[in-house]
Amino acid sequence: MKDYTIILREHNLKATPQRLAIINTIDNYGHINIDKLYEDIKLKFSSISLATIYKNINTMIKEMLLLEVKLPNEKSVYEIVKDNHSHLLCKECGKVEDIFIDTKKIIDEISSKHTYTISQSDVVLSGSCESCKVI
Amino acid sequence: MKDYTIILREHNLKATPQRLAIINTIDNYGHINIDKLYEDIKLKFSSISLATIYKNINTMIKEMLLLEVKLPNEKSVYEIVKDNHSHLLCKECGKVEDIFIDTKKIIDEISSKHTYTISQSDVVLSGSCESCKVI
DNA sequence: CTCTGTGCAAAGCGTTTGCAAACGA
DNA sequence: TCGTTTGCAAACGCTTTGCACAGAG
Repeated sequence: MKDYTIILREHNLKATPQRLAIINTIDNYGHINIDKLYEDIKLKFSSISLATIYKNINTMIKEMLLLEVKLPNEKSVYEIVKDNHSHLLCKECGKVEDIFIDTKKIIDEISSKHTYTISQSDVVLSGSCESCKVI
Repeated sequence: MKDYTIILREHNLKATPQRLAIINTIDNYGHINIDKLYEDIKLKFSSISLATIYKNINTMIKEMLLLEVKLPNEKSVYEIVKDNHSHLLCKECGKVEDIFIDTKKIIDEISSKHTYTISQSDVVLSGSCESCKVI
C-alpha cells in the first residue's frame, strides 16, 4: 500500500493516523462515499469522529489531493486526484469504475460551435455492471 | 408561453396556480436552482412556501416532467424533460446551456471495452462563457 | 514547544413531514 | 363532494463549527 505521509506533508498537512486512514481507505476503494468511509474506518479506528472525516475530506479537497464525484441518483463519492478520466456507474449496486474517453474530440467540436472556453469535462455513463445485469 | 395545464393533468397532477408558476418559471429559465426558483416565484406569488416548491419539484421529477441536473461545484439545477442532451456550464456566472453531443459513439466504444450495459450518459462541460471570458 | 488536528456536542442549513384549511376537478 | 394540494411549523438528516485537549513536527 502506498504511503501518503510525504504527500500529505508536501501539502502542509500533518500525517495523523486518522488522515492516513482516510486517504488509504479511499485509495483502497477507488471511489467511496462518506457513509461507507466512516463505517469502514470505524472498524479499525473506533474512536474516529464523523466530524474528523468531514474536516479532512474538505481540507484534502482544498489541497487538491481528493476530488468529489457527483453521480446521478447517488451520494457523491470521493477519489484521489489522478489523470483526467471519466466514470462508469452501475445503477444497481452503485459500483463506480474509471474509464478513459477521448474528451478532446468532444470539447473541440463543442468549442467550434459555441463561444465557451471549455476547461473541464465531467462524464458519467450509467447502466448495469456484469454481475447486476442478470438480476 | 406554453400551457402546462393539460400536461399536468395527463400526469394525474392538478393544475394549481403554484404548480403552473413553478413549471413555467423553469421553462422560462431553461435551467434554474431551487433558490432562484423560489425567489423568482415569490415576486409574483408572495404567499408561496418553500415546502410547496420542494414538494412539487419532487412530484414532477417522479412523474418525469422534470429532471435534476447535478453540476460540479454548483447547486443542482432543474429542467423540463426533453430530448437527450448534455450541458455546458460557465464556471464564472453559473449559466447552463444545452448542447448536443453524439454520445452513442462514446457509449459504443466503452461498451465494447467494458462489460456494462450503458443506458444513460450525464455529461457536463465547464468553462467560461463569452461574457465571462474577458474578465 | 508550538501549532495543527481530534473528538465531542452544539449549531446550522437545506429538505422533508404532519396536519388543518383551502382548493381543483 | 372528495381527494389533492397548500402553507405553516416542526422535525429531520447531513454537514459545519467552537472549544478544550491531544499529538505531530
